[in-house]
Amino acid sequence: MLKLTNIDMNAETSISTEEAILVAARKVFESKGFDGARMQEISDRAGINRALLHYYFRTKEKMFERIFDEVLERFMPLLSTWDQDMEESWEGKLKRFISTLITFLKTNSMLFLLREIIRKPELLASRTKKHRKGLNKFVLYFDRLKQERLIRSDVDSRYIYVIIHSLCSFPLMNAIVFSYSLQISPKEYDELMTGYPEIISDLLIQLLKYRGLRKSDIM
Amino acid sequence: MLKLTNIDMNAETSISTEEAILVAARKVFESKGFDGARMQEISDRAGINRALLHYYFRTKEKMFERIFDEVLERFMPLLSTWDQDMEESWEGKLKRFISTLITFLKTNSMLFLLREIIRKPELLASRTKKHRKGLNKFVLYFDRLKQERLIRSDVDSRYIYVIIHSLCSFPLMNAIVFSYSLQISPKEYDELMTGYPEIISDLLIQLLKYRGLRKSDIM
DNA sequence: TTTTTTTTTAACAATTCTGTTAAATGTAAG
DNA sequence: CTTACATTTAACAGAATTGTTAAAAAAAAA
Repeated sequence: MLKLTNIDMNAETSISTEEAILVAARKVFESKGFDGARMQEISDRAGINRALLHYYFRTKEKMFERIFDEVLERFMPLLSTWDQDMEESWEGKLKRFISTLITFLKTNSMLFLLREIIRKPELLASRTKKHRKGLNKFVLYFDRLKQERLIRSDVDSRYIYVIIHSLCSFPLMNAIVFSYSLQISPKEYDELMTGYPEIISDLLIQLLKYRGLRKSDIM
Repeated sequence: MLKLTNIDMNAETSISTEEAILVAARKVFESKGFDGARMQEISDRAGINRALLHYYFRTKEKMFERIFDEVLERFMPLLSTWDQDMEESWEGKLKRFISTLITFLKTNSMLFLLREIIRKPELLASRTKKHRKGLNKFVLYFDRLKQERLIRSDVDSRYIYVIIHSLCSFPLMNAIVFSYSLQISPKEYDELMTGYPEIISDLLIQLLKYRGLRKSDIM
């Protein structure tokens, strides 16, 4: 299974061909989407030829689903890991959580998921069960909304989770638009975002303290 | 240019063929993306045949760019209209603004823009100039970030704009994932979201009041 | 009615892309 | 060395898709 080609002769850094393909495929699928992705581009990127793609993964479809699963499996835990590590202070927890979330979001993975689910909703349906617990965080949010039509003084800790996601995700997604249109290079953009997690954390901590929430409310 | 076909015989509601095509095209492009969209599907949806698409818009590319422009033109003003109507109370303004933004975001338009810009960044480059003012709101935000690495007490009014966008956009985008995976129908989802704008508004108003901002800070 | 414009029909060329195959070559391991 | 597996090469079939065209039909305008 190991590979010693012209691409990478160093024993330490050499990876299996399958892995090389998956890395290339993910990159291409994330930027072009399933429909825009070309098997040729993937094989080029992986440093192999097109026939070998079909040797490993019979079809484009199968290869795509493998990628989709991997991305989903990386994302879903972010919906439920909140509940662990009960001893930590909530301020510290918040910061760590935001940092993890942003690390994930820095790739195009989130957009990739959204795009492909719109294209083919069945992709999710079959993979939902095991993540129901995490998803319920968002259902709770919607249920409250429905039942009580919360007003001012009622915006409660259940929303904190959604608010955190919002504050982390949107600026990163939008950066695509703004960096392209304002000609900010990816490297430059990365610099700009260095301090962002702290800023979000601090803003939320302020907000939570102001609202007099107890530790048990948000953990 | 007017059309009286089997699709719609009522004089009042009849629209031009070109419009019918554009409506259909937008729907298809927004859900499938440029690469996934099929001319056949668009013509079916518009209630005409495929040859007529090319009669009106020579190529798929040209048709797509027309749609892209329209969506972008609907989105960009949302980045700059904030500055108008100086007499209104800022609470009222905030509410109206959020409501407008959410109305736009309820379609897949935002996701459409992100997806297509990733696919082909040049789409934006040529259309950026006239919207520079609006975009600068976000640049300001990034510049501050870069220069000062703001901490706790420094999260200031410049971020408010980004925060509003975040809170409005993300839950709507994510609803795609959650509604699909939890089998909530679009209709049902719409109900759930009824009270959301007010909730966001009130949360922000609370936050702003707490932080002792003056009207001039956020307008 | 006559003319012009819009729309349909049907067929087709050109291209692109996926998936397959067969034969050759290279590589690892017994 | 020999065998088994991994990889390349090159070619091809089949399908899907875009864009074109010519001729007929329908609708609108004159």
